Amino acid sequence: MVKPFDNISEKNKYKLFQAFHTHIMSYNKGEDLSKMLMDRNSLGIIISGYVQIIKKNLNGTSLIIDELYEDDILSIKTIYVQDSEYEVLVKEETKIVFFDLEQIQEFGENEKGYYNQFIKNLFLIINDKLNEKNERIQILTKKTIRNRLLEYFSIAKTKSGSNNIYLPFSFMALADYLGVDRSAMSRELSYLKEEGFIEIKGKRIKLTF
Amino acid sequence: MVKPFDNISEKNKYKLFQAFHTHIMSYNKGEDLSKMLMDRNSLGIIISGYVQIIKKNLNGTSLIIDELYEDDILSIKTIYVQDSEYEVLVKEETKIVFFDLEQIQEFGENEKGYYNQFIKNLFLIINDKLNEKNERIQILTKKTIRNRLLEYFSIAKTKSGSNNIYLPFSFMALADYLGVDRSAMSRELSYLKEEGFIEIKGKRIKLTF
DNA sequence: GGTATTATGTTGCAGTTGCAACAAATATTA
DNA sequence: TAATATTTGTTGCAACTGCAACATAATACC
Repeated sequence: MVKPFDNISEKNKYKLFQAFHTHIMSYNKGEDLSKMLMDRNSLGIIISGYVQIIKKNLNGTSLIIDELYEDDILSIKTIYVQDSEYEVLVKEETKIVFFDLEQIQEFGENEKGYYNQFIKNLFLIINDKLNEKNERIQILTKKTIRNRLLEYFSIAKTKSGSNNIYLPFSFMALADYLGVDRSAMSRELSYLKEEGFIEIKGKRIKLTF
Repeated sequence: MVKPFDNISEKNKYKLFQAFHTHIMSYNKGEDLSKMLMDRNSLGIIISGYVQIIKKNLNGTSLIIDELYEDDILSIKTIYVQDSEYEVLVKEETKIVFFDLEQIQEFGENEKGYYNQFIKNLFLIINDKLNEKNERIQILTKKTIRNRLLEYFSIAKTKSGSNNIYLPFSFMALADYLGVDRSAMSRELSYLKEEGFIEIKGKRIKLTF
């Protein structure tokens, strides 16, 4: 498996740190980094230490989703599902170096600025794709059709910043996206309408919760 | 939404094409690109045309998952689930430029080779993450616990190249990964054992199918 | 406008699953 | 090693969901 500094000498590694104006941060055992990571918009690489990604279940139990060590990448917005159910727990004192990928533009020769721009664009695009995947996983791990719908709705609500959301595809496609049977989803939507949670007009859905 | 050539002039865009030793390919209406894309290991960007990603369901129906136009990225290994259920259908004559990201290393000044190496490493890592996400989505969209298990097993089988697979985590964690109730999964595993599909010894599972 | 096609809504029913509660096995710790 | 905690296995049951079949609505096509 590839690691971030593969084939890069120690000396050049520190040149990279400088070029990207990185920040190195230390965290103590027991700290929860999830909130900090949600706010940052940069790529964190663990230099030393040990961190666990923990999912907290409803019934109070919790489960270790992933364990991160030196050279692992840490970026809550891209790699893990963005959710308060997740905790990023420092198990041993951990140092993390944060790269601001905006700095890519500043790097390299001026006459090749377009190259850096291209790389930066690609990172942004791939980052968006990762976010989309995480959102879908977030939805697909809900156990009932109702909960998948509600999760889908709240994500859409957050994105649009409004209680009125517009389906970007057909209800057939929505059922497929949610990984459920279309007719069963249709039934569940009827219940949600009856119970006053939503109003549907064509592809326009009004959330009343 | 960011596009690959944002903030890059036409002139520099073609310089990029040269620097990366890109290939431009044309495809005709009606062609299915899925097999071609599975084989390639490069990043394709649509220059012109129109392509649909279609999922073929068991009952013969099919569903448009995504529609791609100019400046959209096309790389079956990273962006879409790697599965024969998917078809990449050319709807109008389409030109695609393929970037071999290996060429990143060759680019830029020699004394900054470490920079290019770093960028390349990051791309590889993010690409792996995307693949992991796609695999999980592939599993989570199966509708029964049995089918999720079997999907998980066959992916593991393909990866290890063996019928003997070793669970990298607990059965609790597996249930969580598959998005199902642990006890219900345990029940389903018992049935699979009874029916002779698998043998389990600790975290070691032998597939007999 | 009329017709064919596709999408959406509805419902019965059987099969699957989540949940809860508990037993047994395994791992961890003192 | 004993004691404790955690994981795994089992089962009844109620709830949920997929499936099929069909009615209705919306859309596309000629």
